[in-house]
Parts: sequence; C-alpha cells; structure tokens
Amino acid sequence: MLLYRPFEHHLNIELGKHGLYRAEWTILYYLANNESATLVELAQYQRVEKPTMTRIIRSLEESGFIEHIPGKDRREKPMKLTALGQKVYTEVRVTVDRFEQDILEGISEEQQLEAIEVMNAIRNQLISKESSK
Amino acid sequence: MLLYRPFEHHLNIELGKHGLYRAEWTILYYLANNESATLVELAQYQRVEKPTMTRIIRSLEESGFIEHIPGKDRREKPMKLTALGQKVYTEVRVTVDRFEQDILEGISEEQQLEAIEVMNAIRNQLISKESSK
DNA sequence: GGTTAATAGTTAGTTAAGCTAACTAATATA
DNA sequence: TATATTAGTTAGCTTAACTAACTATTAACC
Repeated sequence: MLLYRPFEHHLNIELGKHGLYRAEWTILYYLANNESATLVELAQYQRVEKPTMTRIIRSLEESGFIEHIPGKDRREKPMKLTALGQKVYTEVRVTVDRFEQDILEGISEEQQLEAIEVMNAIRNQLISKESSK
Repeated sequence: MLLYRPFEHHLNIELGKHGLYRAEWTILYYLANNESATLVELAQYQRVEKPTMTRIIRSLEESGFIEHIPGKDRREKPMKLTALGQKVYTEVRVTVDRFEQDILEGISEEQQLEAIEVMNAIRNQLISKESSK
C-alpha cells in the first residue's frame, strides 16, 4: 500500500507525457500481448466490473488506439490495437521500461523474481478466496 | 498493480464490516503506533496532499476515533486516538491479521521478509526520485 | 523590531476510476 | 419454444485523490 501510491503517482507522470491514463495503459498492454480480447475478458483480467471497462474502452476507441473486429458471436465485440495503438504502445513501452529499470536499480534479478513470485502467490490466494464465496 | 486491486478489494470488505474506509484505517494504524501526529506528518507518510488528509481526519473525528491535543505551535493541531479509537483499532487489527495470515498461507517467512525488503527498496527509490526534481 | 518567508491547515471545485442497479440484444439450454 | 445466461451499455453514485487559492501563525531577514 505504501508502495502503490508513489508507484502509481510516478507511472501516471510517465503516462501523462503520452496523454494516457493508467487504466488505459493496462489495456494497451494486454492487447499488445494478446492480439484481441473482449470486454468481459479484460474486465476479469483487471478485476473490475464491466461498466468500468466500457468507459475505458470507449476512451481508447475515441483516441483511435483500438478498434472492434467481428467476433463469432454477435453479442461479443472483440477488439484489437490499431496501427496507431501499436505505435503508441511501443513508444510508451520505452519510457515505462526506463522507469522500471530506474526504480529497480540496486535490486538483484534474483530478488526481483522472488518478490514477483510472492506477489503472484498472494494474488492467487486472493482470487481463489473470491470465487469460493 | 494486478496485486493491488484484489488486495484493496478484500481489505475494503474486511474494513467495511467495521464501517471504516481504507484511507481511514491507515491513519488509525499510524496513530496506534505513534501516539500523536500532525496533519502534515500523516500526509507525508501516506504521500497524499494536505486537503486529502483534512477530509480523512475530519471523518475520523466525527466518528469519535481521534481527537486533537494541544501542540507547541498554535498552527499545528496534533491528534491522537481516543479510547474508542483504540478499541476499534484493536478489534479491526484482529480481523486484518487473520486476513493477512490467510493470504500469506504457504509463503515462507523468509520469502515474505525478502519481498517486503524489495518493496521497501523500490519505495525508497521512488521517493528519492520525487525529492530530486 | 517590523516586514517578508514559510508553514499548518482549510475551503472549493475538479477528476480518475471504481461501484451497483437496471437495462437490451443475442445465444444457450431445458 | 420458453427460459436462463451472457456480452455489453446506460445512468447515477462514491472514494479518494488532485490543484488553486485562501487564513492564521511562526520563523527569518535586514
């Protein structure tokens, strides 16, 4: 918690240079690594409700970063990055990478990996608690 | 980030049982461990702006969990937990402890400590970046 | 010692990002 | 075929942050 606030603060500064919000960035990130996704898929991944995702997606669409593609089901509206979205993702990736390298300075790779593992384990505990209720 | 959302979600559920918000809980926590504090001190600790802290404090005051004590400076309005605040803190502490134990199940103490160390190191990097700009 | 700086805290108004409840349209299932 | 489920949207609310501009008090400078 004490970590999250300053982290988000700095990340937002980096993203602000590109006119992006954190919530939008996570979607670009997902689509850059997954080709296409539906709203429900994204909402589950980010652990937010559907209306929250609707708004984020609309904003990305208006910026021209994502577009809808036809899905096998007429209820679904899968989406993917546009060429512009790809371009912006790649650009932002550079500054975010630099930022991450910066804040991880002096921490061994081994320690980083172990910390990530611990956090993943906690996340999984949390998620399994959710579904079992 | 993927960890923070489900974590905050569950913590809020636990705290909600006691009619508390996360932002309020962190202040109770600080005051339970520090006897007294000023608004500025709390704001710096939590990395939020003063008006944000004003609101949280007012709410805690209205709930009767904290009270102001005279400070050496008439600008300052230091505060401390009331007897009720102490009582509530202790009660909530129990459920939060149980919650934390729950989500850390299966992670060795050693790993936990190392992860905390890594997170502290990152936090310090972030904070030092802030002041050097 | 009096004027200027800085500091503690407040007020007013805005914003990002989440939520719930209630809905439509399309598909699956009993 | 009627009912239930799923994908997504709309409307309205809430938490927790922010900035700008303010008052009151103390510290510092010449």
